Amino acid sequence: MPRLTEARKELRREQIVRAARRCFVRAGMERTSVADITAESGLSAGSIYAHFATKADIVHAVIQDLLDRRRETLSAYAAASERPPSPAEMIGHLSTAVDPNEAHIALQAWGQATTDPAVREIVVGMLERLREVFRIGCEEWLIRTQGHTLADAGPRARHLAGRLLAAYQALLFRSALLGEADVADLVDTVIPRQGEPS
Amino acid sequence: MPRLTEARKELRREQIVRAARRCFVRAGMERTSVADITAESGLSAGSIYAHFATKADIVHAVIQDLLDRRRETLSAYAAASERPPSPAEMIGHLSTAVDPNEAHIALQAWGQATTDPAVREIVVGMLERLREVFRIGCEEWLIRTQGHTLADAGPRARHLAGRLLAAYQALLFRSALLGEADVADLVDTVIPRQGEPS
DNA sequence: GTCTATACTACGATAGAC
DNA sequence: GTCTATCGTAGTATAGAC
Repeated sequence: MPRLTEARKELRREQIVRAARRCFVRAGMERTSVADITAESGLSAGSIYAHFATKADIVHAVIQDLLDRRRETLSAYAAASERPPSPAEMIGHLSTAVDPNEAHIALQAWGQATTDPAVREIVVGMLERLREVFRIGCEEWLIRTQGHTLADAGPRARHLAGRLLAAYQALLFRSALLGEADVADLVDTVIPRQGEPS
Repeated sequence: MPRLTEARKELRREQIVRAARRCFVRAGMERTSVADITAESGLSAGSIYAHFATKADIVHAVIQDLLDRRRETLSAYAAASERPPSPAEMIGHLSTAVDPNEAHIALQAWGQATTDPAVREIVVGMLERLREVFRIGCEEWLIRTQGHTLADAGPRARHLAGRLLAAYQALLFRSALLGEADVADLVDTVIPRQGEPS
C-alpha cells in the first residue's frame, strides 16, 4: 500500500502547488504569505508544512511544475505533426498557446532568479532544455522539408533555435504585461512570412 | 535660497536611490528591508522617511531612474553619429553597453510589474518610449542611408523597432541570467550580418 | 533634517491535541 | 496527516529628542 499513499501524497502536493500558483498570479510570489496559500487551498498551515519544508520549496515547486508543463507541451507539438513545423509555425503556435497567467509566473521567476540561486538554476536549466527542443525541431524541419544535409542543418538549427528562444521570451513578456494585440504584432515582427528567416 | 535647498533635497534622494539600487542587485527588491538601505546609505530610517513616504516609493524611484538613464543613453547614441546607425549597429552597441547590474534590476522590475500596477505603468510606459527611440532611429537610417522614401520608411521602421525592442529585452535577460558569451551569441543570432533584416 | 528608540503588524514555522 | 493556537522574529513606519 505504500504506492497508494505515495500517490496521495503527490496529489496533496499538486493541490498545494495549484493553490499557490493562483495566489502568485494574484499577488506575486513574495507578497503571497503561507496563510494566503492555506486559505486558497482550503488546507491548514500544519498540513502544508507536512508536505513542504519551507515556503521557498513551494515557490520552487510551482516554477518547476510550470516550466515542465511548458516544455512538454512544446515537445509534443513539435513531435506530433507528420511534417515538422517550420520556425514560423512554431512561433505562431506558441503565440496562441501562451497563457497570460503562466506568463505572469514566468516573469516573476526571472526576477527571482536574479537573486535566488536555486530559482536561477531552475530557470536557466529549463532554458537550455527548451533551446534543445527548438534546435531538434528546426533540424528536422531543415532536413525533412528544406532538403538540407545533416552537416548543413546542424549549425543552422542552432542559430534558429536561439532566435526562437528569444522570440518566445519576448512573447512571454508581451503576454504578461502588454495586450493580446502586442502578442500578435510580435509574431508578425519577428518571423518573416515565408521560407526561412535570415 | 529655495533652489539650493531643493537641489540638496534632490541630492539626498539620489544618494538613497543609489544605495537602494545596490541593495536590490544584491538581495532583490522585496527581500531588501529599509534597514538594509539605511545601512548601505549611511543614513538613518528617520532621514530616509523624510524623503520618501514609503518603501514602495523608493522602489519606484529606482526603477524610474534606471529606465530614464537607459533611454537617454540610447537616444544620445542614435543622435550622436553623423550617419545614423543601422539596426545591427544599434544592437551591437547595446550589447556592449548593457550592464549586468542594470539588467538584474530590469528583470526584477518586470516581475514586480506583473502584480504592482504602479510598476507596470512605469515599465510599459518606458517600453513605448524606447520603441519610439528605436523607430525614429530606424526611420532616419532608412531614409538617409538606404534611400527609402518617407512613406516607405514609416511602416518599415515600425517593424524594425519592434524587432529591436524584442532583441533588447532578450539581451537584458541574457545579461542578467546567462553569461557574456550568450549576450554575444544573441547578437549574432538576431541580427543578420549585412544590410537590413527581413 | 537627522538621529535613536520603539510601536505595531505580519510573517514563517512549530507544538501539541486529535 | 491535519487541525488550532502560538512563538519568535523581522519588517515598516513613527515619535520625540537634538
